[in-house]
Parts: sequence; C-alpha cells; structure tokens
Amino acid sequence: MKLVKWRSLPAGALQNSTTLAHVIQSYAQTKQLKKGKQLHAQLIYAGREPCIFVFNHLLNMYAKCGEISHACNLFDEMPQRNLVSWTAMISGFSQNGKFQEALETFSRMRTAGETPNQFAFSSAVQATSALGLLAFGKQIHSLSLKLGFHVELFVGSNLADMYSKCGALADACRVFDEMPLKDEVSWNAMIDGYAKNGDFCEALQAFRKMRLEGVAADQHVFCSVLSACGGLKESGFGKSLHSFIVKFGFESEVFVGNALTDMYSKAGDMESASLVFGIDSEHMNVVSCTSFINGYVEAGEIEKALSTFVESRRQGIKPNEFTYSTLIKACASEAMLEQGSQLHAQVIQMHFDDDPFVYSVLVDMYGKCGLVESSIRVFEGIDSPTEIAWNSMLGVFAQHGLGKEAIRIFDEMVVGGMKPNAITFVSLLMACSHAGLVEEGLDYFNSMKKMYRIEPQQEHYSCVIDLLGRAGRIEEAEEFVNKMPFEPNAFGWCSLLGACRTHGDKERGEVAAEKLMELEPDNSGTHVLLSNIYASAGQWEDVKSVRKMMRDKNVKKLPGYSWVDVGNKTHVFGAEDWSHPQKREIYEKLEKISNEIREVGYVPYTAAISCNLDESLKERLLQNHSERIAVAFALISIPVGKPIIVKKNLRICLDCHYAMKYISKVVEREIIVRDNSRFHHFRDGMCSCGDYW
DNA sequence: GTAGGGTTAG
Repeated sequence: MKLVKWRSLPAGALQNSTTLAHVIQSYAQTKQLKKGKQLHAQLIYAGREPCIFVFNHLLNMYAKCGEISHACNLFDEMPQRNLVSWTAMISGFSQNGKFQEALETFSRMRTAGETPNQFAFSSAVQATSALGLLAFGKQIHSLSLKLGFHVELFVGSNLADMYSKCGALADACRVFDEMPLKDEVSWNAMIDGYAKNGDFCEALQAFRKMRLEGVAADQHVFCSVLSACGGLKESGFGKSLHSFIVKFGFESEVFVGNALTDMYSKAGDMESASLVFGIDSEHMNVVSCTSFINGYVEAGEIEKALSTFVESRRQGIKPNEFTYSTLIKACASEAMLEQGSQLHAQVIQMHFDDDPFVYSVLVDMYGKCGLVESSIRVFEGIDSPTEIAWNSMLGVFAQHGLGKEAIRIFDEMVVGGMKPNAITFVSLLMACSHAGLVEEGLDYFNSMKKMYRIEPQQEHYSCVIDLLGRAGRIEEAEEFVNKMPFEPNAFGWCSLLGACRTHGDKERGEVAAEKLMELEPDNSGTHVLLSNIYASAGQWEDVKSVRKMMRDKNVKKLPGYSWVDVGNKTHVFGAEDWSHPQKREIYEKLEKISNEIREVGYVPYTAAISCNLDESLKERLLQNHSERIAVAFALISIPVGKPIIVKKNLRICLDCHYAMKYISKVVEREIIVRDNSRFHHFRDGMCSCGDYW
C-alpha cells in the first residue's frame, strides 16, 4: 500500500473517493489517529457526504486506532450500511477486546437482513473463542456450514482454534480435516490446542505432520511446539528444535526466546535456560525471567529463585504479577514468612495486590506460614474474590483445623453466588475431618452430587474415610470403603491405618497396612505406623518382624526434623541433634523448660515411644525430639511479641503435643507447630486442634 | 474498491 501524505493530496482530492480511501487506509495501517481525525474533520467541513465506501474506511480507521466508540457513533450516523460496514464493526469490536459487542453486532447484522460472509464469520468466531462460548461458537459453525464458509482458510482456522481453546479437540480435528487448504496458522491451531489441553505428544505429532506436508513453521508454531516440549518436561526434542530455530533465524524473536527459556526451565535444564538469552543479556525480559525463576521454584531451589529475582531487579527488569505470584507460591510451599511478607509489601507498592493470582497465593502463603489472621486480612481486603481465592481461604481454615470457620466461609461463598468446585469440597471435608465435625462432613459429602452436581472423586472418598477414622468410627469407615465405587488410594488407606493406630484397632490396621504396602511398597510411614500399632499392643515380636521387613526391603525410616526461621535464616534440627553453634544455650533452655512443665503437672507420655526401652531412657528420647529442640532455640532467638513458628516434616508426636501445651503456658507465648498434616496453635495450655488430629 | 486468523508464564 502506497503511503499518501496529507500534504501531498492533490487539489480536489476530497472529492475523489479512491484517493481519499487510500489516505484513510494508510492512516489506519500506521495508526495515525490524529491525522485520520483531521481528515475526517476536513470532510465534514467541506460539507460533502462521503459515500459508503469512504465511510467504511473511516470506520475501519477508528477501529484500528483503538477508538471503537468513534467508530460506533459513525456507524449509527451512516445513512446506509452494507455487509462491509457491519463486518468492519464486528472485527473492530473483536480487535478492541469487546467480544460481547462483536457478537451482538453479528446478531444485529443478521436481523438487519445481511448474510455474513467469510470475513464476518472469522471475526465472530474469534469473539466466541475469546469468551469461551462453545455453544454459541457451534451455532456460528453450523451457520457457516450452511453457507459453505466453514472450509475457507481463515474461517476454518478460527473454528479449529475456537474448538481447541474450548477444549473440544475432537471438533477442532473435524473442522481441520475438512479444510482443503491449510497453512501454518491452521496447523498451529491444532498444535497449540493439543499443547494447551495437555496432549503434548499429539502436539509434536501434528508438528511432524505439518512438516511432512511441506508447510513451513513460523515463530508462532515454534512457540506452540516449545510449550508442548516444556509440558513433557524433557528437553531432548526441544534442543533439536532449538538448533532448527537458530538455523532459520527465529532465535532473536522475543517470543521464541521466551518460549525456549520456558521450555528449558520446565525440563529442569537451568543451564541451557540461562544460555538462551544469557542471564546478563539485555534481551532477558520479564517473561523469560519469570520462566527462569519458575524453573528454580519447580526444582525446589528456592534460594536460587530468589537470588535470580534480586539479580533481575538489579538489571532493571520490572517484575509483574506473574513474577510475584511465582515467588510467593515458592514462599508458601517452604513456609518462608520473612521473604513472603517482604514480597507482599512490594506487591502493594506496585499495585499488583488486586491481581487474582497474586491475592489468592498471598492468602495461601500466610496460611501455610501459620498466620491465619494475616491470611484473613488479605482475603477481606479483596474486592470480589475469585473462586480460587475462596478456595485458598477455605484451605487455610482446613489446614488449621478451624472447621466452623471453614463452614462459615463455604456458606458465604454459596450465598454470594460463587459456585463451589471439586477442590472446594476437598478443603471443606478436610476441615470437617480435622475439627471432628463428622455429621456435617457426611452431609456435605452427600450434598456434592445432589445439590452441586459434582461427582465425588477419589480424594473426596478418602476425606470421608479420614473423617470417620479420626472420630474413631472405624467400623463405619470400613463399611464406607467396602461400598466405595473404587479401591481407596494411598491417602485413603493411610487415613484408615492412622485411625487404627490412634484407636488401637490392630486387625483393621493390618488390612490397611497390607493394602498400603501394595500401593507404596517403599513408603516408610506405613511400616512405622504398623510397627507403632504392634508396639502399643505390646507385641514386640511383631514390631521386630516389621523392622526386619524394612531392612529386607531397604526401606529407611524417614528421619524427623524441625526447622525455625529467624530473620532470613532457617535453622534445622534433628532429634538428639546438638550440632547447632548455640547448642549450650539451647540445651540449658530445654532443661529449664522441662523442669518447669513437670512442676505444673506434665508427666512424660512414654507410650509415644514404640521401642521396648527403659522408661527413663524413653523420657530422655522424648525430651530431645526435634520439635522440642527447635522450640527451645526459638524461645532464646525470637523476641517476645513475634510468633514462634516451628515446622516439622512428620506428624508431631503425642508426647510433644502434650508437652507443647504446658510449654505455651509456662513461657506465656503462643507456639505454632506446622506438622505434615496441619497446624497446631498452642496457647495458654491448650491446642487449637482440641487434641483432635 | 473497503472487512478476517494463531504465540510465551501462574
């Protein structure tokens, strides 16, 4: 298209529609809104009514320049409209993100008696796809089918894209197969569709077919294929693709570079990821940087993720919502309160706190760090929380055994018109289970299908087993297992086994243990639980045989350890672990507390040790459990007024739980212990779990 | 002689 400058317009050009149209079109293409407006004003000033052809160009110019409301006004004022005017409006709305309006215009056009052509169809399909309106998309599809436009290159590609974005891959395939002519865009609709729906192998397969049919890949295709490679978490094919990309000169394309970084990060190949741009590269941007950080997070290398973040900020890369949600998620998983709250402060400063992903993960992070109050505060500050945020809040209550609060938040959620999903019910049932709200839990389980049309899954059934088991209703739990439509998973059997251990049901415990050992032969927890059951029944011979089984299978008991954060540093303690530089002070504190709690009535619960040992030795072993050492260290290191939070990789032992209650009383501080199944808040001699866990 | 397509990260 020749670019015509306004100044060079020949005299009388305003009268000449063809020249005029060229000028307007060039303004549209180069997005020169100001000049377009000037020209429009000149036209009005000249007092000549433009013909429909020129009007259409003006519509298009305004739409392309983002002034969709101007286009709208003009469209309403036009003395007459034709198919092109309608189509320009539909695509204009679509391009400006106003998909609802685009579809309304499509309908109005039909009411006005215009028959859509391929242009109208492709814009309309785009809008349904953006809104995820599969049903409406199907209607448009059948209409295009009647008129024979469904096989047209653009319409077909858009339809395939619409179906795959809506997850209807079979329909996408059908449309795609009927197309007589396909280009790289059509192919990419399929490749990307497979990749986005998690069918990574099929995506790579489609890419191979495309190449076999002689269609050349462009940068979009490379991005989609790389995302499929990333999904496979394997960089072999991605690497060969990489050299292909370099050969065709696509490597310098920012999108492709980002996709490469992402692919390598997901495959855990952080070295190659860093080499795509080079960590010091000026081409490294916020997207590739976030992918990179996420790679470290996925690999569990949180320190490296954080230092990469700090380095990227130093280089002037401005983090966005994605960056923060990735980092905060990492802090949540590691319960790193200090770093997590620092990131929260930054999020507020940068006004990312209204992003749904960011606020949901903040709710989760504070919960996982033990600070329910902060979690609630974040949640209550959200304008209209998404389903994910509601689920996060519910999950926090569940982890902390706050059953009543969980039920309250669930009620609020439903009353507010939010639709609970399968995850909502997992949290709700867990909350009921941890709070001993058995009848409520059973009612909710039964309501899932009846009231909310959610088919209970494996995990929901497991929650019910847990619910009944914890409450000591082991017979009912067993009945429930027998009536289930499938065999319980490991979590289900483990719940039953745990319940049998707590309530001393040896026979059922053995059955559960047997099932568990089939499912997870290497799980040391199963063996330990079974051995504990025998120990509490005094069957030391059976304890020995379990131990022997573990030796034979080379199953190692997972060593228990506890950790405490002081400032930015994490201090880890094992049982009987005196390797800490401050061991003297810790030991003295521990002795002092032990004496104090005995004075106020603590008697060691030696039955918590399932070895046949001398009583005084058992007492000594209990006192030196990792959680006690960690608490002693926290008491001498964390200033009064700051919460004491101890994290533990196994479940807190019965005696430690008992002792913590006394400790919280004598030191007059709240102690929070996160074990591997929930939080315990010890305050003034009581635990938030009400001894029910 | 106007109007139409797909990309990277939670």
